[in-house]
Amino acid sequence: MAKLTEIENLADRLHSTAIHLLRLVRVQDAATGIAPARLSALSVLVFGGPMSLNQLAQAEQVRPPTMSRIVDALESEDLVRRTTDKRDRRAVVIEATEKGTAILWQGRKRRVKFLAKHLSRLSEVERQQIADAIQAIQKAMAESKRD
Amino acid sequence: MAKLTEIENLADRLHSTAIHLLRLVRVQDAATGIAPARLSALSVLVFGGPMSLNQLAQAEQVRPPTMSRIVDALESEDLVRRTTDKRDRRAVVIEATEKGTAILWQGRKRRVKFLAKHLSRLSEVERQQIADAIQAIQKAMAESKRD
DNA sequence: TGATATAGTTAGCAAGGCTAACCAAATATT
DNA sequence: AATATTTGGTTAGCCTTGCTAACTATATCA
Repeated sequence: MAKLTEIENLADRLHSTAIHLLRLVRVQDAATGIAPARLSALSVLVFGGPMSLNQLAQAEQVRPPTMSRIVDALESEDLVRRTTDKRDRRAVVIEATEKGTAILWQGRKRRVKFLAKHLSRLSEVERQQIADAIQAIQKAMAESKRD
Repeated sequence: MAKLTEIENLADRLHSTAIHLLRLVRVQDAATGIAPARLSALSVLVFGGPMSLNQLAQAEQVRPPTMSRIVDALESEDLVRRTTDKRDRRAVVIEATEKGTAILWQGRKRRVKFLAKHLSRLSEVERQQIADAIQAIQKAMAESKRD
């Protein structure tokens, strides 16, 4: 057994907790009827507004061919719309449709309510601990660009 | 825009933070050369000890056929070993090989060190906030079985 | 003994990741 | 102006990982 420092131990528990949290919540997203990668891309479009395929691929940390296919699927279900950019006719502008926006909000609401139900069992103090930790974690991750 | 309560807002930020954290760390795991589902299953075997295929599938929240194939892949790379259970000859016992154990530890070490490097930039107080939050989150999730 | 339940595997499908190779439009070079 | 290069996106084809349905082999129960 390798010995871990205090901080490494914290890192390990943090990682494991994040995995379990997402695993728990993922079930809710399945109820939207939209596969995870598609749901996630749609979410970027709804909250980030219309954008090009490359931008969307970058936002999702995925290669363009992968995103192209995801957009194909979303488009065929009428959840997003592709139009060619007027200023650069190579580029496409992808935007969420009304239907896509509505479905995404429903799903998000379900997921958030589910998680909130769990959090509501905690004390005010515990929730504050989580809020503080979120701040700290984001701060720690923000400095990752330099590595 | 739908209005969110305080707690729903916290839930939303927690979810988003977990996603970003795992996305950041995932890159490290790729360096092991083992695909994610395989790495995760191997991890269960290394830390949980030998177990049956059904147990392993349950631990990973995956159906038996899915796990059967993952074990095939791990076995063909000599990372795990399948033996038939003496007491129940239908069942198999799956265990990590020496090689599998070693590789897993290397990868875990890399991942944990990477995360720890980020956490080390925080103050002692901030790390304590994270530690407290982990406790609280696990408590909140533990009560999920009843739903 | 015969019926049923359980452990795992095989087959075949869909989603989502990748690289390589390509087309078309825009931009740069000469 | 003509040509070369770069850029945005798609297509083709591969791998991994999820699923269900259908199967085999062993255990268990009536």
